[in-house]
Amino acid sequence: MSKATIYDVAGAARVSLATVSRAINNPEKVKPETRERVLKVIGELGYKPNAFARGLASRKSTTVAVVVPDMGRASIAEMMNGIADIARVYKYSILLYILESEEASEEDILREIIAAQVDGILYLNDEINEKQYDFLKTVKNSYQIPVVLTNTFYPESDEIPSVSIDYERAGYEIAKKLIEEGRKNIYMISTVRKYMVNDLKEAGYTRAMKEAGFESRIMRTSGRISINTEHFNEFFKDVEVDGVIAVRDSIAISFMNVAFENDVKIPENLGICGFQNTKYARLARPQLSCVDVPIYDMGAVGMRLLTKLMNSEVISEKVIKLPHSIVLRKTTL
Amino acid sequence: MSKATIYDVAGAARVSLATVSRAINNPEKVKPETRERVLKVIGELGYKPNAFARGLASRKSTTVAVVVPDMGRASIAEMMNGIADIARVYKYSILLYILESEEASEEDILREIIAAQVDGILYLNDEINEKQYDFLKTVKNSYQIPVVLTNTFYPESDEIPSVSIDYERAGYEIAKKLIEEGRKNIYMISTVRKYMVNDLKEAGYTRAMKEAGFESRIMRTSGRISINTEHFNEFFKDVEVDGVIAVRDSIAISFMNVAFENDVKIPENLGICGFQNTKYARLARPQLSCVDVPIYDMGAVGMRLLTKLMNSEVISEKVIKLPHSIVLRKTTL
DNA sequence: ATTTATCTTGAAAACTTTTTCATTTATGAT
DNA sequence: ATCATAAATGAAAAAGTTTTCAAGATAAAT
Repeated sequence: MSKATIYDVAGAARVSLATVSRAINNPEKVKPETRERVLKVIGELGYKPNAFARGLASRKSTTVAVVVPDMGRASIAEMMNGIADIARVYKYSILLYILESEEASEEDILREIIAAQVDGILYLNDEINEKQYDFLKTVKNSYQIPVVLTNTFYPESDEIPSVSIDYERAGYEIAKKLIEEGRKNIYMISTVRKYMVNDLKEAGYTRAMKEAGFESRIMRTSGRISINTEHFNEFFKDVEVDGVIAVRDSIAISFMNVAFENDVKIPENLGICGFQNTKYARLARPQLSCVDVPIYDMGAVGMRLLTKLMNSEVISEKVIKLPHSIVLRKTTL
Repeated sequence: MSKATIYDVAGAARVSLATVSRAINNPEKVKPETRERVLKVIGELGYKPNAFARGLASRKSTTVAVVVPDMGRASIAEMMNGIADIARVYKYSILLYILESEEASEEDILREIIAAQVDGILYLNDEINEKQYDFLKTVKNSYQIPVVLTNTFYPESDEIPSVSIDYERAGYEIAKKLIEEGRKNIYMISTVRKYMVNDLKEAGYTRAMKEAGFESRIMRTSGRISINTEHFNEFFKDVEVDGVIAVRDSIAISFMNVAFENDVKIPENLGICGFQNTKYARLARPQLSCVDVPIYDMGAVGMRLLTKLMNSEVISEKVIKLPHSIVLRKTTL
C-alpha cells in the first residue's frame, strides 16, 4: 500500500502519463472508454496525485492561507467552519497561520505564506492597521495573489475585497431599540484597544444617540474579566445608567453580573445588549439580547469570494455586507 | 519583486545551485565565507525556497495535518493556539482539516492528507472509534506517517501516542469533592453521544460514588441548549438532587440556569461542577467550580511530541497525561 | 615533497506532475 | 475515395528544489 505514482497508473492502464493527467484534470479531453479504464486503475491502486509535483508543475497549489489573530476567539473559530466547508466543495486545502505569537513578525509570516505558494489569502482580523493593509496590497499586487478580508474592512478603500456586516447600522439599530424603550442614559462599552469594527459600532451608537438628542458616552474596558469586574463596580457607584450596549457578548455578560451584584433589576431598570450572538448569549441568565452576526456565513461567503477571485471571475461587489439582525431576549423589555 | 528562484541566487552569488541549497539547509557544509555571501544575496533578493519544489525533491513537507471534528468547540480552538505556537518554533506549517462536513467521508479526508504529503498528523478528537483508530494505524504503518492523538486516547493500546489528561481521576476527584461537602444525591450529566473522554469522567465519578457507598446516577443529554432546558426542568420535578457534575462547562451552566428557575439555592442546596474551565465558567453567575484542563498545553505538548516523532527521536512515554487541577469557585461550598 | 584525509564545490540526476507540441486516428464533407 | 478538420494520444520539456557522486582544493601527516 505504498504510494503509487502516475507512472504506475500509466503502466497499468497502458497509456501515457499525459493521458492519466488528462483523465484526472480534463476528463473531456480523453475518450470516455480510455478515461474509464484509467479511473478504474486509479481506484484500484488508490492513487492520489502528489500535491507537490502537481503544485510545482501547474504553479497552482489549490491551497489557501487563512490567517487569524488568535483562535481562542469564538467568532474566529466559528468562521473557520464556514471557510472549511466552502473550501472543501471547491477542493481547496487550508493552510492555517495564527499571528499573535512573538516569534515572528507579521511580515515574516506573510513571506512564509508566499513561499508556500498559496493561491489565495483569507485574512480574518477585526483589527487592521495601515501597515498591515499596505503589506496586503503589496502581496496582492506584486505576487498576484488574491486576498480577501473577512469580518473587517478598510475604510475608504475597496482595493482589497472584504466581507463583513454593516456594523455601523447594527450599532445604530441596537441603540435605537434601547432608546425606544424609553431609556436615556445609555452607555456603550467598548475596548481600549482600537478595533476597526468597534469604531463602527461606536459610530452607529453615537448617531442614534445624537438623533434622539442624548449624549453619547463610551466607556472603554480591557477584555479581561477580572479587571472588568472591578472597573464596572466603580462605574455603578458614580453613574446613572439605564442602558448598556457592549461591543462583545462576553463583555455584556460580565457587566450584567456586576449589575446583579449591585441589585439592579434587568431589564426593568437596566437594558443590556451584546454583539455577535455567541453561545454565551444564550447561556447567560437572563438570556442576552444582542445583534446577531452571521459568523459562519461570513466565513463561507469570504471563502466563496476568494474562490472566484482565484478563478479570475469578475465580481460585482468588492465590499460585501451580509445582513444582520437584532435578537431580542430577556435583557431588554 | 517577483519571485526569485534558486537560480537567481546562485547566479548573483556566483556559486552553483547545490551550494545555495546547502547554505540554507546544511550551513556547516559550506565555507563560512561563501555561506555569508549566499545568505547576503538571499536577503537582497528576498528569496524564499519554493515549498513545492522543496517538498518534491526532499520528500518532506515540513507540514503537519491537524484534523479536528468542529472548530466551534472552545476546547479545540484553544488547542490550536498551542499547536500553532509550537509548530512555529519547529518551522512546521499547519494544514487544517475539519471533519463533520457531509461532503466527504473521514477516509476520503485521510487520503487527501496523505496526498498532501504531510510529515505528521495531529488528531484532535475526543471521540474516536475502532474504525477510525484502525485507519489511523494504517496511515501510520503503511505510509510511515507519525500520528498523535490529542485530548483523547484509545484504551488498551499505545500504538498511537497520545496526550490527554487523566479524566478518570479528574472525575473521581471532583465527585469526591462534592461528597466531602456532605452531598449524597450527586448526578453526572453526560452526553447521549458516546465520547471516549466522557466515559472516563463517568468511570471516575462512579468509582467515587461507589467508594462512598452511594448510588451513581448518570443522566444523558444532548448538547443543544434548548432541549437541555426542557429536559432539566422535568428532571427537577422528579428527582432529589444536591450535586451535579456536568461533562462540559456549558452543560453545567445550562443546568444551573434551570436550577435557578426552580428556586434552588446554589451552592447551599445544590453543588454544581463542570469540566474544562472555559471562559464560560468565569462568566457564569455564580462562577462555576470545575476541573481545569490545560487545553493550550495539551495542544502544545501534542505538537511537540509529533515533532519528536517526525524527527525519529526516541520517546520515553507513548501516552502522556498532563496534570489537571480542581478550581473551586462559587458553585460549591 | 609526497601521500592521505578532509573540506568545499559543482554537475547532473531525481522527485512527480502538468503542459506544449507534434503525431496519429477518427469523423465529416465533398 | 479524398481532403480537411477535429479528437485522442504520446514524447518530451518544464517546474524549482535536494541529493548523490565525483572532482578539485586544502590541510594534515609522513
